[in-house]
Amino acid sequence: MLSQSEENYLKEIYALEELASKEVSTNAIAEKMNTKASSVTDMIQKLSQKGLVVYKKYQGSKLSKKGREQAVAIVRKHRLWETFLVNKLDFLWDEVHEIAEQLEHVSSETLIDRLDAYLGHPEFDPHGDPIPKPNGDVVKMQNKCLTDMDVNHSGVLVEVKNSEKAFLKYLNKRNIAIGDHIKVTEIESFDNSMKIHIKEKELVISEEIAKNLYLNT
Amino acid sequence: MLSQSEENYLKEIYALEELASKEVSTNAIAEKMNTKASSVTDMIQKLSQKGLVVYKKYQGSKLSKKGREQAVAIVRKHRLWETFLVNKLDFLWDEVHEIAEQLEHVSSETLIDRLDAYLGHPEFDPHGDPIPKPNGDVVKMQNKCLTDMDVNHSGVLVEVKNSEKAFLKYLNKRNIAIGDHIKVTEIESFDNSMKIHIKEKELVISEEIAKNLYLNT
DNA sequence: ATATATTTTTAGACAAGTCTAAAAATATAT
DNA sequence: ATATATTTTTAGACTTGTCTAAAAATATAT
Ligand SMILES: [Mn+2]
Ligand SMILES: [Mn+2]
Ligand SMILES: [Mn+2]
Ligand SMILES: [Mn+2]
Repeated sequence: MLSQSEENYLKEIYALEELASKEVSTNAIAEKMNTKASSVTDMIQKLSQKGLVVYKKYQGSKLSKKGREQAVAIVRKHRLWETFLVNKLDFLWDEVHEIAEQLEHVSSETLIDRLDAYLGHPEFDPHGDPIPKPNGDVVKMQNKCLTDMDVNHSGVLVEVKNSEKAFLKYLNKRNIAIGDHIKVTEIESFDNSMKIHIKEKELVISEEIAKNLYLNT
Repeated sequence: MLSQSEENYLKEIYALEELASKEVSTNAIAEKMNTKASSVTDMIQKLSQKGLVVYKKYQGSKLSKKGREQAVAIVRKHRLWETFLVNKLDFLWDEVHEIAEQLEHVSSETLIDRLDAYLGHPEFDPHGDPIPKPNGDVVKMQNKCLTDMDVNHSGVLVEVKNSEKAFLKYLNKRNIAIGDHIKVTEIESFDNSMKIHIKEKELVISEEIAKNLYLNT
């Protein structure tokens, strides 16, 4: 039985590993979890003790097989609950993260399997992230980041790498949503901002925004 | 913001008050919560400090207005989640208590209001217990306990006062369920066991069982 | 190669929630 | 009314998860 805190650590380490695919630094974890590095060291040592994390002093940490399994299970729960909130309870995609942050810790295999069935075994959550299968398989997304695209190339927005409320609200305001067809029409080399064609309109977005948008091209 | 533990204490004190309608003893709380009396004293003092419980040393505790409001809100969440699990996810009534015990601590007003609407504003949970309204109103049940009924009297089973798995499983096995029409056909004065007519059959139940069954007569 | 800056770990403290053992208050029985 | 039993509280300890401040290791720059 893992504590809520342990679960949150595993989940964030998993997320960081997905990004960088190498050992994650103590500071990186601390930043993600809004704690101090010293707290992270304490927790990492405990998780290492429990065989969930592979840790060598000063060398960063990575999940063990067991730790990764646990992490994926939590991610599965998180994304299924988000899907439930949006598909069944009519929440907007920018309103569900914090609630799912709590729901993901409810422990009951049966519950999550039933929820999965009730939702019709969805493949992606409201932010376009793949929902892990019960056996731990996760569809490997290899979508193209908007910043890596050239002028006149286009694709469908399938994934949003930032689930912060402020960011999602920005997208809502600009009327940018998962499923939209986006075409790059201009790139400003000075600040890497870009002009895109979306829903019959032209929009200018900063590099900071583009970094978080992934397209299926 | 209340901790999970504080919420559980408030809820159990509320339940005990409903039964006895007077101050609840430290030992009674300890028994219900599966803790030691000393732990209860510690927590009671904290809750009293926070103005949620009215406490005088050695004289037992009762909920303050504020404490009762909190308790009812938690009960509302518990019973709505139980209803969701049974009505939407096809759980049996004896499988939902432990899961609701966790879900009740998820904090989001919006979530619970949406869930309520999604379920069609149910009045009773799967065990026949009334679901408190958002404003804190709770339908006062005054059903008759089976042990208070005379031979040849009958009614509809509307409430079950014990949510332990073992007890509910017993009822499942005997095919006794909320909504069943029950008639007392014989009372054995020696041990207060009774013979009842239910679903075209005769059944003998002990006083211990009868104590937990409430009928609308 | 050395000095400086950055990252990470350790040491020591604290709050929450629990426990055991002992003391204090209250209830019960003779 | 006193002795005995029961209930409740206190004292002190332990675990979990966090923090600050200081020490140790590693990285970077000259
Ligand atoms: Mn979480
Ligand atoms: Mn998501
Ligand atoms: Mn609970
Ligand atoms: Mn119930």
